[in-house]
Amino acid sequence: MSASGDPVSATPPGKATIRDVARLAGVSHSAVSKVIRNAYGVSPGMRERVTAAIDALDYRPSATARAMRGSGFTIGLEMPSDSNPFFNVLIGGAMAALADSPYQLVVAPAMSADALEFRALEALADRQVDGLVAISPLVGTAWLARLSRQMPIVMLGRHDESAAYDTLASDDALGTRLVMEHLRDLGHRRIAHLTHGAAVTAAGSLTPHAVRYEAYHAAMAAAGLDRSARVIRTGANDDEAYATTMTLLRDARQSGDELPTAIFAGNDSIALGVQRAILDSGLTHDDISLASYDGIPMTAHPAVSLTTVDQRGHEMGATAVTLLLERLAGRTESKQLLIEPRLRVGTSTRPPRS
Amino acid sequence: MSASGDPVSATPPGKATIRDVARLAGVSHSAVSKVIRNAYGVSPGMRERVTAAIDALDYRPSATARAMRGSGFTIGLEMPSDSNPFFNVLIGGAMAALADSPYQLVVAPAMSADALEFRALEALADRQVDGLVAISPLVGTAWLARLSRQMPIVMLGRHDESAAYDTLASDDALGTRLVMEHLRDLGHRRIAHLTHGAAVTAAGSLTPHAVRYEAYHAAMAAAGLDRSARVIRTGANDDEAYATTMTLLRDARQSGDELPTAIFAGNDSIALGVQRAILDSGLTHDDISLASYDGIPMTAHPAVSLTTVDQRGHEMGATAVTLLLERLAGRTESKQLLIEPRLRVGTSTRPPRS
DNA sequence: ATGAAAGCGCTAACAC
DNA sequence: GTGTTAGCGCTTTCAT
Repeated sequence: MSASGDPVSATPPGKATIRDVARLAGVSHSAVSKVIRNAYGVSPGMRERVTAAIDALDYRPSATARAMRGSGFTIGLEMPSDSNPFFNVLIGGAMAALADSPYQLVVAPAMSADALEFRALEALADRQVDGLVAISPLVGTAWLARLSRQMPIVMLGRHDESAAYDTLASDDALGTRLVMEHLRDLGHRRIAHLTHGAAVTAAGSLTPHAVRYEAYHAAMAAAGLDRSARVIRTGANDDEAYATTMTLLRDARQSGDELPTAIFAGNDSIALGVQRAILDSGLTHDDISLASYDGIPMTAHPAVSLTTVDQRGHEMGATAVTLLLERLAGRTESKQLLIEPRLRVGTSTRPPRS
Repeated sequence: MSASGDPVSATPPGKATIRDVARLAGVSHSAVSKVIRNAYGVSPGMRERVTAAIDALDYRPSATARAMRGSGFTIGLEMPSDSNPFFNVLIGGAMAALADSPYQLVVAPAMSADALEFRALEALADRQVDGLVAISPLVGTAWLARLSRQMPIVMLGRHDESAAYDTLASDDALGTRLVMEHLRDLGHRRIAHLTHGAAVTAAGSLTPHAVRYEAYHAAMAAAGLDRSARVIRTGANDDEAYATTMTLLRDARQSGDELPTAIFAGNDSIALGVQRAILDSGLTHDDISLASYDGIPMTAHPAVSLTTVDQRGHEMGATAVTLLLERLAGRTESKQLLIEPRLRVGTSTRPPRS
């Protein structure tokens, strides 16, 4: 009939408090607390009456109140809000790992401006989450170390090492080597690297893009191609990558300069912008090969078919959560994990012309 | 040098409480409370000393504690976690609308199983968010009405009308009419509709997919094509749409039955799966035209170029938040808004063969 | 204008 | 095994 039915059978969260339950069950409110926490010292009889009262009243403990004293069973995930599909993959992995736990995942999207990067992290901390998974390449280690005194933290995509928090990253050096060798094997020599702004790739900053940047140079050097190395900077999303590439192509046309025969893009999001620009310019990957990093689902689309390094985001998200659960269960020494990436070859990389 | 620097200038949330601030400023803690709330009754002198103490201690009020008594300045956004990129667009809009407000957005991804759809909603309610924006087509209106007694709610993509909560949706009937007329004008007669399972399109359920489903039939009827109407069901993501389409194509090949000349997919995510299947089968859009709904960024990629109905997700996300802020500011009558969609024609729709 | 006191819904000692 | 009690860090009357 109309939508006023109740397709999903459940009752909405009520206003009942722990005391209401206690009253109905004829016990003290701390007894109820013990029951909902599965704490030690409750007789089967009491547990039963309390349980009955709980669902008679549709009682749900306030996560807010619990968080103030003990745990609110909440895990916070902070990530850029720039809609890079890779983050969706991460979320999927995190959700999967959390499915059978009592914890709830809440995601705080961060505005991408550098100075604002830590706001979402603070917001999550203010909300007393039990633990934090975060992607904040630019936030300082000292700041994180201090935050980690309040709650366990797992940082994604950082290659730094801290006793205070865990890190989990793709082996970006290896991944980059895989693409670069692939391009070299195809015969490319003028391989450009299109990446983010200098802030993100600063030497020693140990962000994924910084590591890829250095590995790119190392690979060029190893192949004796130092002289052909060329780094092009662009913004954070595919639209900016599109614009940057358009400019690159136009400039080359006007000046007659040689274009690179291959571009290694810092990530898939950038690469999709580059691909759009290449196609919109009437060129194909016979003119310019394109490879990148991440392995988002879209790269496997036959019309896109991007050669990319799959950094296995699903596993990464799941592992991050697992690390956090370990911490929550008592682990105190920090861990640094590296996930081995895999090259996935598509039709966007081909032998160079001539 | 090393990553231990502090590129982002800020101090991590400290452990200081409102009492610490009060002590340092030599005032009562309730005075501090008044200052941080901009409440009435604080002398300039006191405000100044308190403010000084606040940033001397790096004090940040606990959102958790605030939520228990007043407002925690948190807005909850519940959405499916099936990684449909359209939801990223929505988040972007919501973030933009919230940028200059004191509210923080937290997203709770919901597991897609029908019976689990309301879990994320409950989780957010348990966390005492100030208001809720949600995409839960299947949750009953009665359930929502009850939840709305605890906090204001804005439901996205629902065409039902409730005095309890606001609704905001694309004009799905209009959007569907736009695509169907486009296909008809191209000369198509055998137009199939590929959509979700029957639960989501049940008559009168007033979900976006139900409305599109009915508008599809209405359009076919209006064009005198009732006999050619054909609805194909598939799962929630592009992989399932891919598999469904592959089966469709194989069956047609084996049985010799006629394929539709055009497919109207329930959303872009489904459509991308269909497109993959078409291309992987060695067919093109000259064989089967393809149109869909949503207008996610990827559809504009030249190698994809999907004809789709742009439902303006960014505006939708922003408007949803605005509605919520209005509620938070005191509005009590409910509102129902419809956003006018726009057809965006790509190369995936062409005249039929023959 | 300021502060004392009550209490939000819980958890966790600690009594009994 | 069960209940009493004391907070967690705030907001919010209500005296002063």
